[in-house]
Amino acid sequence: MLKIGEVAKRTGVRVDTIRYYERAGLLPEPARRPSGYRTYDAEAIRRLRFIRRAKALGFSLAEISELLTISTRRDMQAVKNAARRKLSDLDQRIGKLTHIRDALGMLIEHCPGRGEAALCPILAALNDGADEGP
Amino acid sequence: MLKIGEVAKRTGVRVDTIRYYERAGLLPEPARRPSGYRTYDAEAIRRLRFIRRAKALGFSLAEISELLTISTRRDMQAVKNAARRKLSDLDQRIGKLTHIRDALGMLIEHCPGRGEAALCPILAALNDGADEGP
DNA sequence: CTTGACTCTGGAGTCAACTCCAAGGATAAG
DNA sequence: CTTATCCTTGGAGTTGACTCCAGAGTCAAG
Repeated sequence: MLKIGEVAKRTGVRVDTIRYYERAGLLPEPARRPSGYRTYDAEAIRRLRFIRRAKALGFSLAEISELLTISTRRDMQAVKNAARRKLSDLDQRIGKLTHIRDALGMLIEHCPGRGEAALCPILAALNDGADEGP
Repeated sequence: MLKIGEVAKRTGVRVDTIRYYERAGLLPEPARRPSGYRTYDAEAIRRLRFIRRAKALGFSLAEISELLTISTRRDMQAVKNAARRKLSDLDQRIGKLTHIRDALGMLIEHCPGRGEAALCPILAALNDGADEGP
């Protein structure tokens, strides 16, 4: 049985963050020593690593909470669906960023980087560019 | 000379947001009517549109503030450099998201979506996957 | 003149995901 | 035993970019 600091070291999740996850309902209330110190078992470590990896895959804490629930229900269909939703979410964000990136890249390519402000396509786009809305 | 609500309509920026930009230093203090109402001229409209477009290109308000300053200094080199920095910033974010996307895509591809939890590569990755750190 | 829509202010609330704090008690190493 | 390090709590602060509020004053149309 480990103290919170040791758990933090082993999982790479800070002490404060572990307590925060507990408050947020991502971790169950841990056992306590007579002194009040939290003690964690191997399952808690596993759960924290699960959270860390899911975060690395772009899931939010709310989504991770859901993932934890359905994974203990062993509902494979639901797990896969959640993953698919996240994938399309990622695709959308990437698409949007790429769109922006390309627009900006084009402007930079055509900017001489010196001389008259009027000749700078970057400023031109910002000042008179077309966009949606009024 | 326009009241703030009319400016909001013409620029697609909400009234509250316009006042917020003023507090944030992105817009100069506007002239006032005797009643205290803010009044805006064409320049203010231009500036708000500039802000909107820069936001659409992925600039933060802090960066936009900088852009506004250097663009009135007509320092083309600085404008281009800011744009370049933002481009590489965008490239990094896109690269990172794409990496995550591909990892998740791979897991989904190999997930049967039914049957034993042990056979689900998504859960496997979350429970035992390799990653950086402890 | 009345009514409804607009505007003013200062400040608080929102979101996510932490991060930090102070004051006090517990524990381990030497 | 002493000291250094750890742990506890409730709560507040952070970031960025808004968004909303109440209560009071202003304006335009009819």
